[in-house]
Amino acid sequence: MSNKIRVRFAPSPTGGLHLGGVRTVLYNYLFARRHHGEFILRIEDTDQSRFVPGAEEYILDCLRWCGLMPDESALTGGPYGPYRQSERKEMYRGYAEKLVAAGHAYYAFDTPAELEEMRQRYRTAENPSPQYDHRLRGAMKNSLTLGEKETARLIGEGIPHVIRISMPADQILRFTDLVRGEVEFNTGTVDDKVLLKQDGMPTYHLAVVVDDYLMKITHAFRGEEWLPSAPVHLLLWDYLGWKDSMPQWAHLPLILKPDGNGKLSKRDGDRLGFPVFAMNWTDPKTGELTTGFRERGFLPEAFVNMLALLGWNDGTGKEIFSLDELVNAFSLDRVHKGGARFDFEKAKWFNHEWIKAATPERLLPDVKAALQQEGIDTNDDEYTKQVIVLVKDRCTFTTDFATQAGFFYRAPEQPDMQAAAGKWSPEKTGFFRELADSLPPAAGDAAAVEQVFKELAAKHGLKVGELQLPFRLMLVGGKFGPAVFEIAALLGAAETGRRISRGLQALA
RNA sequence: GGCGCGUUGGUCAAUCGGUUAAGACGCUUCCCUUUCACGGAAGAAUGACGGGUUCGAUUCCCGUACGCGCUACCA
Repeated sequence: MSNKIRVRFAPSPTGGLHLGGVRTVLYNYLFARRHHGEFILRIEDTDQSRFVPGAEEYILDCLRWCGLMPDESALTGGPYGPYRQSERKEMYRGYAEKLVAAGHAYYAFDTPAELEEMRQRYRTAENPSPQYDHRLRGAMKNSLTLGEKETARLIGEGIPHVIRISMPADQILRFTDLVRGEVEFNTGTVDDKVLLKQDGMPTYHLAVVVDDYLMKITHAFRGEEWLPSAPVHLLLWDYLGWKDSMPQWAHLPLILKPDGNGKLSKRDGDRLGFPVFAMNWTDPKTGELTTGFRERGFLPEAFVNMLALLGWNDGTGKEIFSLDELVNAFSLDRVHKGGARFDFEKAKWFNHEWIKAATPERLLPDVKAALQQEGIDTNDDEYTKQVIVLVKDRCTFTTDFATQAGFFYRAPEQPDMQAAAGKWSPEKTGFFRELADSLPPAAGDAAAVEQVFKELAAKHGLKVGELQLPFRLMLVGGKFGPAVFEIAALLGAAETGRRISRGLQALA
C-alpha cells in the first residue's frame, strides 16, 4: 500500500523531553492511529556539538511511559532505516550536489570569521541582522563569485566549504497548512540556508526533506517555530523533483509559559515549581537533575490527556479522554492556531480526576512505590487495595498516597496535640478504655464499629461528635483522612486497640 | 528592523452571521461533612481597538495596537 499514512516525530537528542515535544508526539500518534497509519521516530542527531549521550534512550523511555511507542525507530528497526540521521550521513551529499548541478544551490567557502565580518559590515539600524541572501551572496566567497575553475581548485585542495540553497529573489510561495490554512511567503526574505555543513552533515533543512521523502512521510507536524523556514523546504521538495510526494504540513501552536512572555522552558518549571519534562532527566555533563511529570506523581493517562487538551478539543466540552477515546475523537482541524499558556493547576486537576477514576488495581504499583519512598514496605496487596479505595479521592498526585495512606501501615508517632486541645478532656479516658476492649472482631465492618462507638458514647453520657476527633487523632495522628469508622474497621480491632492505648498515654 | 503567525473572562476554551457568549481550571460564598477531601449550589467577560460588509457581527474583510516565532555551518 503506497498511500498509507505515515507520520514522524523527529527530535534532537539534546536533553530532556519537553512538554511540547510530547504533545507533538501525541498528535502524531493520534493521527496515525486514527487513520490506521504508521508512526515513525527519527533521531535528528546531525549536530555533533549538541549531542547528549543517553538522550535518545531517554526519549524512548518517555514515549514508552506515555504509551506512545512508534511503529518504526532505531530501536525496533523498519523498512526505511536507519532511523538516526548520523547513520544516514552519506545519503545527503548527493542530493545537495544535485541541487548545485541544477543551479539551485552553490558551494560557499566563507569562514565563520568572514560571516561575522559580513554581519558587522552590513548591519544598519533598519537591518540589524543582515542575511546571506540573494542581495549579499554576490559579495561573498562562493562558487557563484569565484567561478567554476577556482571553485574546483578549492574543493580539490580540500578547502572547507558548505552547500547553500539559492533562494530566488522574489517569488511568492503558498501552501496549505492543515491547522492554519493558506500561508504565503516571499522567497526573497529568507536567507540562503546552509544545506550541507562543513563536516558533511546535512542541516535540518536538507535532512528533513530528504528523509521525509525517503521514509514516505505523508503528513508532517512540527512546532510553529518552523513556519518561517517552510519556504526553504517547499523549494527543496520542488527542486529535488519530489513535489508530488510532499507531505501535508501542520504547524502546531506553541506552549507558552504561565506568566510573562515566551514559550515554556525548563527554566520556567524550576522557577515556578512544576515539571516541564515528561520524566526525570539528569544532565550527564553537569549532573543536574530536572524533575519529570512521572516522578512528580502524574499518571501517564492524565499527562497525555492534559497535553491533548492543550491546543485541541473535540467541541463538545468533554475533557477527560482516554488514549483510545482521543484516537477516535482527534482531528487536526480542531487544533488551535494560537499558543496556549501552560497552567499547572489545570494539569493537577487532570491528574486528580484520573486518580479518582482509577481502579485500585491500576493504582497499586504507584501507591506501593510512593509508600516505599517513605520506607513503608507493603506485602498485603489486598489490604493496600482497600486502603487505596478509601484515600484516592484526596490524592492529587500518586506521591500523595505516602501521607494520605501512611498511617494505615504505621501508627502515628504522636497525635496532633494542638488539634486535640479543645476536643479532649480527661473524663473521655474511660470511654476509650472501654472502646478498646469492645471493638468488633470482624475486620472491615465500619458500621459495626460505628454502632459500638455510639452505644458506648451514650452509656458514658458523651456526645459522639465530641469523641470522633480524639479517636481520629489516635488512629491517624492528624486532622485528615477518610471516615474514622472506616479507618478503625480496616485497621482491625487489635491495631485500633493498640493505637487507643498509645493515644491515651499521649493525651493524658 | 524585516518576514510570518496569532488575539473570546486570570488560565484552557465553545460558537463555523442571529444564543441571556457554553463548559472546565483557579478564585469567592454557601450546602453537605463535628477531620481533610469528594460531591452539590451560586458569583464574576462591555469578545484588544477602530473602520467597513450585512437587516444583523465575537464570528467575514481592512487597518491599528499588542503578543509570539523566525531572522545560525541549532534543531
